[in-house]
Amino acid sequence: MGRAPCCDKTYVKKGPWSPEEDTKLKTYIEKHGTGSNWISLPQKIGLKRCGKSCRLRWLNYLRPNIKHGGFSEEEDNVICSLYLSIGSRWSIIAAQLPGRTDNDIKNYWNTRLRKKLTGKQRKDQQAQARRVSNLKQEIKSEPEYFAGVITQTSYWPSEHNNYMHMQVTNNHNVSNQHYDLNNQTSFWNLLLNKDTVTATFNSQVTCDVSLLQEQIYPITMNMINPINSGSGTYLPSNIFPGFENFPNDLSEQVCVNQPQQVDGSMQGFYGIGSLDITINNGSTNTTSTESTNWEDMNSLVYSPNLASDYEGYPQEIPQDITFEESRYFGIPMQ
DNA sequence: AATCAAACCAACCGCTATTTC
DNA sequence: TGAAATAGCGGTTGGTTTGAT
Repeated sequence: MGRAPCCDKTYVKKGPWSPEEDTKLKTYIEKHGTGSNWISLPQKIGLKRCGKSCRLRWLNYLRPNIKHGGFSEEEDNVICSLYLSIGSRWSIIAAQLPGRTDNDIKNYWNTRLRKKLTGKQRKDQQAQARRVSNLKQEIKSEPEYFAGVITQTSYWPSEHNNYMHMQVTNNHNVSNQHYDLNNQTSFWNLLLNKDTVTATFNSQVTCDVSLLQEQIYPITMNMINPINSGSGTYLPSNIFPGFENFPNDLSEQVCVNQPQQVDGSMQGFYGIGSLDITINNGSTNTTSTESTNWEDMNSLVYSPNLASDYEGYPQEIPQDITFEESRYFGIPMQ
């Protein structure tokens, strides 16, 4: 048997409140207070309303200092950041915005703010896709112009070609470096090569790898939990969980700074801070900076596999691990 | 001007938490 | 101590308004 209803639904009025009802309720509460009993209140003032309905009307509409509509930019920011950190806890969010009710904020979020943000994200992604497409087209149509000093591979990653070739400028010395993105250790080395300040893809598309390193390195370090057992120290079999599509994703990210939604734990890799891409197009340089957008923040907040909650399958650490590798893996050398 | 769809928002519903007896 | 009453919360509904065709 369920709970008894708070009032007899047959005799209560439903639907919008009339000005007369509002006046009755407001006048009574301002004079006597609610008496901490909403259920008996409508009877006292002769309203054919459910006590719950009276409470809601008072809290959301009639009580003093209630603001309606006209949310400021600052309020938008508060709502967004709190939603990202605590989710749809509307009453808590409302507590941070004097004069706003949870209902109002909930409606505002569901009808406008969410669309505003996702619309902006969609626009950003479309613009980014256009830039990628244009650049690819440009490379296709003028291959000789884009032909650079490094010629081993195509410029854009494919299923069969997940290498990153870089021309690295370091203290005026130019060297070519090659990273196999299918190989986790190789990728790891890319992240850890602190000498690599800028990398040039085919001498035309330059990106600041140091930013990538700064942003990804601390996260990946947290994700790797060497397992100590009686028989030795083990690494999870996959140091980058959910890594299956990563080489392609990363290459795209590095080349064009395209924040992407990928499965599970890889979400945390994208859109952290900003990454500058400089496209040197003959006489002009075009630099674009992408900052963290809302969806990326969201994926960061809820990223399920960051750090401690990742459980991988153990894999024995190779015996011939170098000192540098051991440092990267956080394993003390015997 | 009429129609339709989308957007908006007040109010409702059902559930859980807290208080009271 | 436990059941009932009440408060509070978040999701959903449905009526109204607005904008596009």
